[in-house]
Amino acid sequence: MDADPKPTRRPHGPGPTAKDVARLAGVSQSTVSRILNGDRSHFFSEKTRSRVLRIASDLGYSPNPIARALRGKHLNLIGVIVREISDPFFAALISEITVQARELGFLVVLGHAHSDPDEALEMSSIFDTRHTDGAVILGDLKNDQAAIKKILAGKRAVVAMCRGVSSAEVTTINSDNRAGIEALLGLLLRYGHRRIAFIDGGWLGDIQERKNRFIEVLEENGIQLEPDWVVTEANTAEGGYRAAQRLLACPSRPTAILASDDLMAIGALKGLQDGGVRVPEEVSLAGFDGLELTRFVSPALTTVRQPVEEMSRTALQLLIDQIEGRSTNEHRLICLKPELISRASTGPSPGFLRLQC
Amino acid sequence: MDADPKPTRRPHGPGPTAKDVARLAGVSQSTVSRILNGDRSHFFSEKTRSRVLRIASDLGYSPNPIARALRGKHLNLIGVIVREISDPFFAALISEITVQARELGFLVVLGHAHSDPDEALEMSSIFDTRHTDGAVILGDLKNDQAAIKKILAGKRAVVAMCRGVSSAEVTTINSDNRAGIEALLGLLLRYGHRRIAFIDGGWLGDIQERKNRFIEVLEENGIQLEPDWVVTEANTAEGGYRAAQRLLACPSRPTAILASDDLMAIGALKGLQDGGVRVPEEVSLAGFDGLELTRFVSPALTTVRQPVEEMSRTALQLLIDQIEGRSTNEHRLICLKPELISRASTGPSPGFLRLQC
DNA sequence: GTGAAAGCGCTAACAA
DNA sequence: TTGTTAGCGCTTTCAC
Repeated sequence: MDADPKPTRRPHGPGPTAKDVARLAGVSQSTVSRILNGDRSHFFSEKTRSRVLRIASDLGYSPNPIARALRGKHLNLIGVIVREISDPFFAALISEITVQARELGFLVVLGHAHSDPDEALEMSSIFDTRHTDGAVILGDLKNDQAAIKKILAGKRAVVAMCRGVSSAEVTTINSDNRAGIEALLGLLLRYGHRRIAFIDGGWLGDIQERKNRFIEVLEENGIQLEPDWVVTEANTAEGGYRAAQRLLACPSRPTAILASDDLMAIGALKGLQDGGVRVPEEVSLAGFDGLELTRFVSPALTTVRQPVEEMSRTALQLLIDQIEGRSTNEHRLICLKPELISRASTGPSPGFLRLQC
Repeated sequence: MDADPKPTRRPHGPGPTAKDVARLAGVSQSTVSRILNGDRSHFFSEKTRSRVLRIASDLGYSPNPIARALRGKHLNLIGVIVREISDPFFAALISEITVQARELGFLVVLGHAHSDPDEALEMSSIFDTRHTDGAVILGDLKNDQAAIKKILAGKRAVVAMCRGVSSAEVTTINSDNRAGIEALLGLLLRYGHRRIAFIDGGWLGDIQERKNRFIEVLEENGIQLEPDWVVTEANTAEGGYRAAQRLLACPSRPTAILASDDLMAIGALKGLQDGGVRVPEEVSLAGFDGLELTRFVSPALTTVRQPVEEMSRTALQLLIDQIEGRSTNEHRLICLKPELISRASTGPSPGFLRLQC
């Protein structure tokens, strides 16, 4: 028991309560509550109304959200379990979600899963039923269906984001990873590339989705997949760097590299440059996500921008629908179109211009 | 009034309550509470104890944190108001704080201030006294002493981080910005640079601190400050880019540029390169913060690494001390030593090697 | 138009 | 060793 040294009369600080307002205004607590909540089913004399309002504001009174939540109202707290906050894409997404949530009157509780399903699970149990009104799962948890199921169990409202299509258990908002890859590969193909490598961050759902679509599109274009040219490393700049090194060590090199995300692409760019390879003259390189940062490496990275604002808006909308009991029970899978951003890191395949002339 | 369609018996979902456990175990609610809380001042027969424990676990019971908080216990919630989550340095810091807080049994509520003191203020009033046990203010709020004062008012426990020394109102944990600048400038001076520019992100406290120390150190070394070479832009990569452009437009150019943070340095690097300037052969460039990313631009950036783990640990320690009433009332100002990381973006000043030979 | 009172789920002082 | 009871601050039925 962590007994406080001085057990204050008011456990939660010196804030005025509805009772204080009531006493000073010479009305009952219920009147205060009703007036401050703008209860439309009751009417009050303008006199009481304004007095209560004035006294409340003089006192700096605001209802204790905890008591309110206990009473059955929403806490207006959304829990966001994020796979990895240090990933700039997630940072941007969180940023957007936080802002939008606040506009909708919700506070965001952030939980950092560190890519670890156990940690996410633990986090989730803290965010448990009664602590938050709903949860957003950002990124996936090693795609462990069991973990997801446990997390879902007992939650009133959940949406997931950026997990690929694999998760049918829960309403999910993704960017359209397949379309993104198609756009990127389309660009590379138009530049005459046929020897295209893919570097990816491993088990993550959306990453897998991108990789799968990459392989499909190559096939659809009658391009033989070179197994050595699909390399998996951690989805970090460091991972991208190592992936590039591995590609450079191949006996036969690709003329273009598609990275499963921008961070890896940034690392790969460095890896290529350290290996003495000129981008895009010798090797074209593209990423995925649309990080601001991709504009500031040299050469600027071609990428695909995930529609972060729209994704956030949709996710919150759907989540709040659930929280407020307005949603149907079916799990929806929403894919929002990303936008191709073609920049200096991609160019014609080395033999391509010659052929054209 | 947002009346729920079906006013369920249990406002907060189907979770079992202490009452349920008590009924099933045939004991009173207080017994349940005491046993589950490991109350040492009461003793129970092993029989009751184990039965209560078993039933509780069978039911999957866990105490409703909201009710508990209402009763006066801590909510174990820490509010973090962060100036800008999209800043990778803050992302890293938040990441660290979140992890450490969780280890200490605290959940983190994140509030995004978007560099705007008003927004921070609003955020803070949501994180109000009774909603969180304490708050961490990450980065500063336009150094608006009035805003800070308002935010502080009514908060039980607050620490601030990364605000420079300017804020005496509150216990603050910084990296030692002065020492960092000294290390960086020391390096540049040893490389023979005398024509050194500073680009900075404006009004932020820690940025100001770095800038001021920069100016002082130049003076201490008998170097005349060139006013054109101190340029202020937004503290983003974009801002750094523009700052570099402005420097390149100067009639007389510096041989080294110190950026107030890594993000600006990354932007500046791009700006220099776009301007046809070779780094570090023509101009040396260094940043501040120690972002992972600085390893992956070309050339890798010289920087100073803020001791993120230690800063987080200290801040949480001090905050929790306050929360648990263990702290003295004085406001402390703690500066933790950063670490110089010398990399390829800094080199000898253009004339320097010749002179040496 | 307004008030009294019950109760959300929990803890702790007081009783037994 | 265990139970009874009184709130924490709020909302909401029911009564006037």
